[in-house]
Amino acid sequence: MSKDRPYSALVHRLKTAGLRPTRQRLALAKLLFESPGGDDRHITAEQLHAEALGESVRVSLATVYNSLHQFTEAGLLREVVVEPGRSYFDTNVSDHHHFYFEDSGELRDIPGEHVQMESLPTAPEGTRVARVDVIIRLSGD
Amino acid sequence: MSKDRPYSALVHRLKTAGLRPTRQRLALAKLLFESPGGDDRHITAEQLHAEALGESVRVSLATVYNSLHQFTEAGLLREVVVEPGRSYFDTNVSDHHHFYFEDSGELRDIPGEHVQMESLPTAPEGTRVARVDVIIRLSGD
DNA sequence: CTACATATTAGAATTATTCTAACTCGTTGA
DNA sequence: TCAACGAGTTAGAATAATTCTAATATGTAG
Repeated sequence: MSKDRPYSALVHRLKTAGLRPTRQRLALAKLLFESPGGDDRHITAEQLHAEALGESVRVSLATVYNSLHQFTEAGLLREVVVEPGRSYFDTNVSDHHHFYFEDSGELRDIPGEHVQMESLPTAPEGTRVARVDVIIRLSGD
Repeated sequence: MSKDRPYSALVHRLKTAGLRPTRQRLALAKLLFESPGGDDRHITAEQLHAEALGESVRVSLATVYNSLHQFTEAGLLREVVVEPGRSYFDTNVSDHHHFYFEDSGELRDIPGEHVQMESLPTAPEGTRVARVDVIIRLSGD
């Protein structure tokens, strides 16, 4: 009979992904997935690091980068590159696309299934489709 | 009666775009648009700079960046961001999308009209669609 | 509880890009 | 043709995001 310890769901999630549930990874996972709006967050490494420090979680920027990449490899996050030198991590890993507000730098999920590919071209010989990124770039009126 | 000077088409192209046809801009434009495959090149700033030096065109990296951005603003080029810190400039500015080979870093146009949006969501209040980027990311089999 | 593989860290290094301030060039009008 | 001025170019420094390094700390299997 297991007690309902705090973090237990996250511990399981990390273990399942093959990642040791360390203090830092747990804290970051908590910030990423259990904040309000945690199923649809778009955050940069710097932002997450600042957020962690704000919550008095001691974690280095290098670890934030490491964790974000590990989470991404494990399928817990999805990386979205919008500008050279600006990449977001999205907690929503389901099949969906994005609005990018060029003026503010905000990235937002496109709700529902509003954008669909009519037909995907076949992947060239010897390759497979790893991911399809659709970004609709918006600018001021 | 105008002679058929070399560069005259490029000179006109730059002037029309509101850019003074300087030696450097002309040389870069020539490399970009008049190389074999010039209507479908994908090149980074560093690559173009190296190419210029290889052809004994003296031009600084700063000017390459400046020119690429000016050409992009003028609609002569289109920028495609594939990875944080890796952005390509595409000489094909028509409406089309891309394959990105994650293993080799190559970017390639998707031929024909194989990918189409079924329906574009309406742009949020106060914004307009500046561009739609579709990147199909491929990895080894 | 120990051993050891794995994770974390500070700080340096790297990479792509932008900035700065001095110098040079292209163009216009006399 | 040429002077003058605004636009363009440049080397090198500065910045920003990210990755690397090598030393230290931690999680966990046994």
